[in-house]
Formats: sequence, structure tokens, C-alpha cells
Amino acid sequence: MEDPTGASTVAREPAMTDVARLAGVSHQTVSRVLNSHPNVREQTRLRVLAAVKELGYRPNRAARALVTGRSQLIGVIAQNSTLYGPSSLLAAFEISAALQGFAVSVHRVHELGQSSIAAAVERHRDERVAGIVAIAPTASANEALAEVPAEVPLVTIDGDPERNAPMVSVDQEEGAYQATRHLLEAGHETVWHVSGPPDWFDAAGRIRGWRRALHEAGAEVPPISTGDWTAASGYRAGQMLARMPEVTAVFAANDHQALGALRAMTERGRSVPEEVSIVGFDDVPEAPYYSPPLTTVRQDFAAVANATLHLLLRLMNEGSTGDTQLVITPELVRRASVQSPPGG
Amino acid sequence: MEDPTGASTVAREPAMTDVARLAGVSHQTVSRVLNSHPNVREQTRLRVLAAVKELGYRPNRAARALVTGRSQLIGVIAQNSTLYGPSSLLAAFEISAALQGFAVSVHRVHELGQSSIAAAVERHRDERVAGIVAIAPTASANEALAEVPAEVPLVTIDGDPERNAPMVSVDQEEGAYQATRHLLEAGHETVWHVSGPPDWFDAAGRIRGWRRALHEAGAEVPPISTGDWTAASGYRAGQMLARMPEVTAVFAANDHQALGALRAMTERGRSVPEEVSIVGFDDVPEAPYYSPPLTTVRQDFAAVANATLHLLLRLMNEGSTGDTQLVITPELVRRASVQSPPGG
DNA sequence: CTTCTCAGTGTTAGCGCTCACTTCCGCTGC
DNA sequence: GCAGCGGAAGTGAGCGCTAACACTGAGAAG
Repeated sequence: MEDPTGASTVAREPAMTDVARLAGVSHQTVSRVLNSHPNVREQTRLRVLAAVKELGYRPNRAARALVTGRSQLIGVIAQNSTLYGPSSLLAAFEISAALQGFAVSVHRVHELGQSSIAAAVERHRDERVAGIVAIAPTASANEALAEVPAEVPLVTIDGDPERNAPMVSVDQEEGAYQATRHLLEAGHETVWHVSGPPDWFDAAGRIRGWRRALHEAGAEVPPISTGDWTAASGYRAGQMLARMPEVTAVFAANDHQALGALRAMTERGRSVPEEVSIVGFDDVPEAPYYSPPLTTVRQDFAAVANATLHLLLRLMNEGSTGDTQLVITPELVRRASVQSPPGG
Repeated sequence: MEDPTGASTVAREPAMTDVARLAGVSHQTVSRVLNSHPNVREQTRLRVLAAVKELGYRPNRAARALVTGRSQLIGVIAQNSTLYGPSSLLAAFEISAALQGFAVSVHRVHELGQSSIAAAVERHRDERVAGIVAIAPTASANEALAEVPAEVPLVTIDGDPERNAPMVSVDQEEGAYQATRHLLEAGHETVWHVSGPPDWFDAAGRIRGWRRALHEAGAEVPPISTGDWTAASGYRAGQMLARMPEVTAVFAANDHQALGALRAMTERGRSVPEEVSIVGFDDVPEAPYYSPPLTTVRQDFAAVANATLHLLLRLMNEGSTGDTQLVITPELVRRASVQSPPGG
């Protein structure tokens, strides 16, 4: 087929100079318009924008990144899991970032070990991301994160509260405190805990909150059953707890563990909530439909994501010092899995 | 502080010319080494690699993308949800892509409408991604996807089987068929269905499979209860089904709906599996811990992700024609939620 | 001994942008 | 009247890389 325009037959994407030619200005003026610089006459601005539209021009990000040395890319490091918390957080963050015009590149790590985190950081730096967000709330990740050079803007979510680095966290301790208080106030003598993996900071925080509530109430602090966030681990813990008649209240460190514990209780004929009360953490969408509907603690992931993004942007722009630790408070959601103890 | 090297005080990232100088070659030779071109002497190659290592050199992707016109970025369009299927798929795809050296940029859309999908495609094209993957398994998304210019490599996951476009799907029909057969073989006269949203292709496929199994067995085809994938909708459907004594077997289009239905049955005193059998779809990690443990259908997301990536790569490299529809077969997982009907 | 070949390497020209600088011009102020 | 100013543009260089081409020298072919 002939080229009706008689021009070059190569279909090249329009570049800034093409826009400039069509608008009758220099490429520099086009650049000024697209970057909203001042000192462009309104009439000129409109002419340029019309030309942009007519040609279907898209600025070439690679060229811009090359000359400015900055990309509009944020790297996220997340664990390869479908754990409710991390994956909700990730989705929320992607939305926040898109709203601010940032693309998000995610690297999944299989385990949150030092070497894999370090490798993920390296890959992100190879991509020349403008900043990195680590959803890697474990002690093992912490070491690798601490070694990231200071010139890389990095925000950690739910990391080590002791580490004085830019971080956004949910107040796990407060959430666990509320959950435990709730059980104690229902009349239980004490509350047993099925914790998350010990090297997760949120698991540790939830243990602290649980313990604080027990201490405050002068209640005995029973031994902890340690889980790994899965329903399977909650089930195993539940099988133990179900055998002990003195167990009337259980606080599980997340909803899936609570579900497993629930299942174990049911299997051993200990009815929930009549004989045993259970509280979870997360408020997964299915929690209202467990048997019984689960009382739990809800975290506001969108708020965490937003706070993270804005902290990261500040870091990227100012290399900032100042207030770099933000805490979001969770909220207790009451359903049917808590009751007064039998004869309580 | 003085600069002990006496060189420039500006800490610039090393560029290819720096590596070249240190290795005593031209920058072009460095480029050849890094891109594994032939015709480089082994000795030279090693010298260059040593220099790369010594300087901690990272190739500048922006510069490379600028000159080649190709990025190493794949754009993914996904729904803003924590639905098990889509989010597992996404995670699996990110891993596959990383293994092949591709970064993944995700755009979440709030709803899978035509305009939002089109907007997401535009944003990805602005980013100049090398290809796009759409996890957008609804009819509404379909229209927008069909309008994407042919020069953009695009692979759809679980899209419209009728549309002759590059696509990877799970054989939903087969999975549903197996689930329904399983219930019929247990002795149930017929199987009721709680479907997914009608505009999802996987929901439609599962309906087809269910119907085919019933037809084959000469069973009556009862009316469908329509859900929206949530446990809440399964619960609502379950409340209806629980009132009907003739209902002894339910096939829910996903595990969360099955959970909701389970809950409704339990609440109305219809025990599962003694009075009513239930099968789900997805095999979420919690499914073994529902009460009772749920019989369901498992999809191999990693296989889907891999197939998608390789199809996309072929499209990107060859602009390929040929076989562009791939189907992955799911598998029935038997647990405790299915039994013979009372008196069956 | 010349010519050709070809592996191995260097040279040069951009890719499409932004930055720093320059130019132009109309307006103010003395 | 003219220097001075500042808004509104344009010009040229160069970011770091790859593609195309040019060059070199050693061995093969004549």
C-alpha cells in the first residue's frame, strides 16, 4: 500500500519535536508546557496541548529519566504469599501510588531472609527505582534492610519499631490489647494466645499487647502457642488448647489461625462461643461467616499505604530527617465468637 | 572533608565509559560484553567484568530503553480486590516475570468497566511497557480489551473464550464438571449451584460444566443462585437453599461462597455433610479448616502465570500468530464436605 | 607477495528529552 | 531618550547507551 502522506513510510512514534513543529514553537516550549513551568503564554500553552492531542503524543519516560536521573517508579519488596495483611497492603499501596502518578514494580521474595531481601533491593536499584517500600515485617528482613545505603529512599512497613528508620506501622500492641481486654471484660479469668511466627514484628507486638492487658488485669499469663499465620497452625494449637478444660478464651494472632483453632475446638466438641471464646486479628472478608462469626481486629490498610507513600515522597524530595515513624491504630470488631465463660 | 582521590567531588554513578577506561577498552566493547555479543576475546571479557565489579557499575536502563525503544517492563491490569484467584495469579506472575528478568508494573482498577480498563491500558502505554497482561475476566473488560491496538502485545487471563485473542485460561468448565460429577456419584439426585457474578467468564464456564454434568446424568437442572464471590453472597444464597428440604448437594462457584453457604446451613440446623453436601472452587489455604473441611477444585496458578508469560514473550518477539490460546486443567480435591444424601 | 577474510575492536551518530544559557521584546523609570 | 528589567520564547549541549560502520592485524587463499 502507498503512503498517502508521501512522508516517511516508517511509522515512528511522535516525539517532542513533532509536537513543536505542529504547534509552531520550539521543543523546549513543549517541554515547558508538559512540565507546567510558568512563563508560558496561555495561548501558546493551548496550541501546544492541541498539537499533543492531535498527534497522540506520549512523553518518552526513558528519555526523561535519562536526563533527569529520576524515574517515576517505586519498587516494592513483598513476600511471596497470599497472606491477607501483606497482600491487602500491596493492593492499597498500588492504588495510592497510581493516584500520585507513580508506577509500582513489585519483587516477591520467597522467604524474608537477609540474602533474598538484599537481592531484591539490588534488583530494584538496577531498575533505578526512585524509592523502595519493604513489606517485610520480620527480623531477618530487618538486617538486610539496615544495610541499604542511606541514599536510597526506603520506607519499611511494620518493621522493627526499635530501628530508627523511616517506617509506617499498625499499632499491633494496641490492637492486641483491645482484643485481650475485650475477652477479660467478658469475664474470662485469663486469655490464651496463639501467636504468629516469633520473628515477625507484628506477632511480637501482638504478644506485647496481650501480655500488657493480662498484667494490667492481674491475670495469669499462660504459655504461648506459636503459629505461622496459617489455619493449619491454628488448628494444631487449637488441638492442644481444646484438651485443657481451663482454657475458655483464646486470642489468635490472625483470623486464619483463629479459624484453625475454631475448627479444632469444634472437632473436640468444645463449642464456640459457649465454652470457649475466640478473637482473631485482621478482619478478613470471610470472618463474619465463620462458625461462629469471628470477633477480630481491623487494620486500615489504605491509611497505611497512604502514609507510606507520602513518607516515601518526602524522603525522595527532601532526603528528609524529621518525623519518620508513623503509627496507625487498629479497631476491634465485635461479632459472635466471644461470650462470658461457662459459669462465669 | 577533602576528597582524598583528588578527583571530581561529585559522586556520580559510574557509567559505561568509566568501566571502559578502567578496563582499557572502548565503551562499545563494554556494551558488547554486557549484552553477550560474540566476537569478544575471553580475556577482554574478563577484564571488563572485573572493572564492572570493581566500580559497582549498573547499566542504565533508561538509556538502554531510549536507544533500543524497548523496555524490560510488563504491565499488568488487575482488579482492586483481594479475591483469592486474581491475587494468587498476580503473585505467581510477578515471580515468573522476575525469573525472566522482567519488571512488572501493576495497575489496579476499581471496577472492570470499559473506561477504567481503557484508562489502565493508556497508563501502561504511557509507561511504554513491552507488553500487557490483563487479569480481567469479565465481559465488561472484554470490550475495552478488544479495542487495544494490535501492535500492543496483550495476553488476557481467563477472558472470553469466544474472542480469538491471545489468552490463557483455566478450564473452568472441566473443573465444575468434575465437582458436579463428584456430587452426583455420591448419590445426590441433583446439584444446586451458587454461581459467581454472571459477567465473569469463569463463572459462566463453571455454570456450563455444572449443567453439562447434570444433563449427562439426566438430572434435573435446578435454578441458579447468583453470588458475587463473597462469603456474604454465599450466605444469602445458603439461607434460601437451607429452607428447601430437597436440596442435598450444593456446588458453590468459589470457596468463600461455599463458606457462606456452609454458615447458612449450620445456622438453620442443616448439618454438612450429613444432610447437605457442599463443594467449592479454588482450594484456598483455609479450606481444609472450614467446618467441615471443604471439598473443592484447585487451579494451578503458577502454570497459568508461566504460560501467560511465555505467550506474551512470543508475542513481543514475533508479533506472533499461531497457537495463542492455552488452557490449564484444574483438579478436584476431596475433603469432608461431601457425603451420600440422607437415605440415599 | 598481494589480496581477501574475518574476528576483535574503536569511532561516531543519534535515541528524546531537560538544563543552562541566550535572545528577543515590550515596558518601566529617571 | 535610554538603560534596566523580566516575561516569553529559542539554542545547544549532553544524559548513557546501542547500532552502524570503520578500522586493524593475523591468517588463508591466490
